[in-house]
Amino acid sequence: MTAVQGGETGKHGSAQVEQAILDAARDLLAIGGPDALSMRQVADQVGVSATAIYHYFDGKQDLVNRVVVRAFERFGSYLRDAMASHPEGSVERFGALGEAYLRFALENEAYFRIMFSMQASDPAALEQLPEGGGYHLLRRAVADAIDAGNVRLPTAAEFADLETPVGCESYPDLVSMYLWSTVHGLVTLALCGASTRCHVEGAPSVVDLYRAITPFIVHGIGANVGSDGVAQVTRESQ
Amino acid sequence: MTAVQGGETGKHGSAQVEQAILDAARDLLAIGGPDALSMRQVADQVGVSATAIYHYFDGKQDLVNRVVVRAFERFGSYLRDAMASHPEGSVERFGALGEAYLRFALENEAYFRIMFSMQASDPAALEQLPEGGGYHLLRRAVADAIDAGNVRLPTAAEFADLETPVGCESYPDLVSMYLWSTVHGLVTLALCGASTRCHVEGAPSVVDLYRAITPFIVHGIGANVGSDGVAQVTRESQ
DNA sequence: ACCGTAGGTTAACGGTGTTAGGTTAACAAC
DNA sequence: GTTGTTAACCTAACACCGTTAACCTACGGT
Repeated sequence: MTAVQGGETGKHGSAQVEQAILDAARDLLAIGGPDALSMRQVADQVGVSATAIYHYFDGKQDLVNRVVVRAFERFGSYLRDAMASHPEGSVERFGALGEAYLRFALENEAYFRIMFSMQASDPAALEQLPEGGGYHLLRRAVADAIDAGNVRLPTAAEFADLETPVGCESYPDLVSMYLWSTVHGLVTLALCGASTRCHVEGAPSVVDLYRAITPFIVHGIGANVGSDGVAQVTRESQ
Repeated sequence: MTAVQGGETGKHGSAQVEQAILDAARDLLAIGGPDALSMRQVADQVGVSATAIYHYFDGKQDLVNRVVVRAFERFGSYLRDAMASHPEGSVERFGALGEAYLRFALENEAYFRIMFSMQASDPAALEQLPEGGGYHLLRRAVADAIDAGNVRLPTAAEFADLETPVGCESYPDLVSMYLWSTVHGLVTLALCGASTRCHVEGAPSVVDLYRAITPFIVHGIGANVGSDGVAQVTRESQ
């Protein structure tokens, strides 16, 4: 029972079966949600017995982890496309990244749910996500915008009264977390049905809601946006 | 199979057993997480057989719903305390509400997970939450702050280019969703381990991170905060 | 005395993840 | 050519799970 853990993936003879299992797991997840993903259902779809899966994966959690890694790869393509469609250092990139985030969540709902489910997913699996799971893309866009002077950060005085004061080198991470939190919160609230408690006239979609909230988000970072009708906003230096 | 649905809760004779079941479910959930909450475990803890639970609840989902309602009541007490500790119309209330939100999530993690899990929880159960699940508290605080002139909303021009333009009467809801999304996103990202990908020096706690991000959030709504060392920020009228 | 019903019980069904142990086919070594 | 090894499966089974069916018991009303 040495458990077939030779390090490299696909080392075992028929990597096709392994891929077929991952495909079946993805399909079941997308169609029926997390509850529909069972070892026996996956096995039935592939055409093997349930225990055969254990020759390729260390159990259901390992299978799910591998599906999550796949999901993050797909997720990354959404974000990269958004990045590529707007110039480096521009604030418009943030909006595009946010909309890509939303679009991925809505078009790949089951993926999104297991990617960011609050279940205690073993950190070991999450740490080796492809390129950090897209966070580095956001951080780069933020750092570029700061370098380009399109983001007016709060003065150091505003951070001075924190118990654990932060230095300027943390600003890109703080801004990234601010932006990430906002869009992530919006979409997770929508996916758990909580945002129905907010009654904006016309009962807008999540994307509409995001666009309506965008001015607040943009103002939060004192963004200096371009000349496409979006308000030009600066912050008083003091 | 009339199924004991006589309308009022607690109509059945021994309401103590019903409460004991809810207590046991809460405890199991808090200790072992969602997976530890099984009908048989609850029954064992109460000292009855598993099927006895079906005399008080319509199934596991109904039991979970009732636990969620209890959790939202507890949640509401956190928020009300935060509201009571700051004057009406003040912007400081937002920060206190946010910190109460965080504190509840961290001190009642299992509760928070099932309250806002992205699983498709039947909307019928969520609609009749106690007082809308706390959203009305946030909305009232926002509306008060707007009335008090402590929130400088974006100009109508900034909302004009939306596909579904919003009117002024939606501003309190928009601001509420903005604030809610930000803090909810931050805590959910923390609870799923995603925020470990953000590297701020000192590896601050979620609360530290929230406080560090607060300036961005506050600036987002052009808040006019008081004289306690927090930066005084206004937005240019144009 | 009778009936209905609240409040349980045990047994069972079909499902789940997982393990144990056996089987087959390929392949390498002597 | 036989042997040994191992990958790649299989079936059977275990211990759970939510849920249902059928049955029992005690009590309150007529």
